[in-house]
Amino acid sequence: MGRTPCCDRAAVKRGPWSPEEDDALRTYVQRHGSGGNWIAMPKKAGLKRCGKSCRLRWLNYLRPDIRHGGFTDEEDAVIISLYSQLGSKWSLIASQLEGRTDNDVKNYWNTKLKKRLLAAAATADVVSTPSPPPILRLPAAPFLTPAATTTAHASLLRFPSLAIPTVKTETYTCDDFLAPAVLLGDDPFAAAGGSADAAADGSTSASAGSSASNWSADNGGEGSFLLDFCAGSDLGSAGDHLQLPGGYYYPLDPSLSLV
DNA sequence: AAGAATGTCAACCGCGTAAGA
DNA sequence: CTCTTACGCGGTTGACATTCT
Repeated sequence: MGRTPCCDRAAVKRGPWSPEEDDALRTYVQRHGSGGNWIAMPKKAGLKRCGKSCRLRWLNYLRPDIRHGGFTDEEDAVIISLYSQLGSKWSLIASQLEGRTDNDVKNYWNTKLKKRLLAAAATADVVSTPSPPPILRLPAAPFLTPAATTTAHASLLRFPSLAIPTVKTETYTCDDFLAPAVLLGDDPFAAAGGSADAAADGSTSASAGSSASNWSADNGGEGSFLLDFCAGSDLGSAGDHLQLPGGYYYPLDPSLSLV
């Protein structure tokens, strides 16, 4: 037994909107607003559309303050940074970017930004070790403290105070972390010498145990950091971020944090 | 030039939840 | 308090465009 549909699918038009429909919706909303009831609105506007469809069309396409495409480097950096902290909270991320919709940001991330990061990650060095898993070189994070990152956000975001969620967990992978690259400007990964965030194959993992002191790192040189999850010098940890020489990495999955 | 593969993005689906009856 | 309704969100789909072979 499925969920009751929000409208009679046989009675409503689906698929792409015609210019006439756009006009009807735009005119109605600009004159009357949605009336606080999207379900009833299509009928009032003379549209044979589901209310949900009307709402989506208005919010994602017809709204006058919408901007499509042409994401700037600054916006890229904000999206990357916020995704690293919030995960796929697209509406939240979009709310930080003037004129962007959650759908737009989501599509942009899934079709372009993510691929760009993964492609960059593929160029990252993978160093074999006698005993697997292999050790991945993470890119250098900008030399930013969390405080500096917050300051950076303040200059770019509409609502700068965003809490970084923290949930204790014991196992991490390279994929779980992303540097807060918000201040790099041109190319968020330029400072990584062409490499990008953690590799995406998920093959490298580490058990953090009960203390961040189990984490270790070596400086891989040339703008990269070699994370050695097995042994080595201790890392610093401030609960919500992993401190490496030269930068701070935040959990990519917001459900994770350092213990 | 044509077909296949891949990329892009608008639109849909269904779940979670807030609000009101 | 419970139930119903509508909204908002994130994930997914599918049509169209573009690039590749």
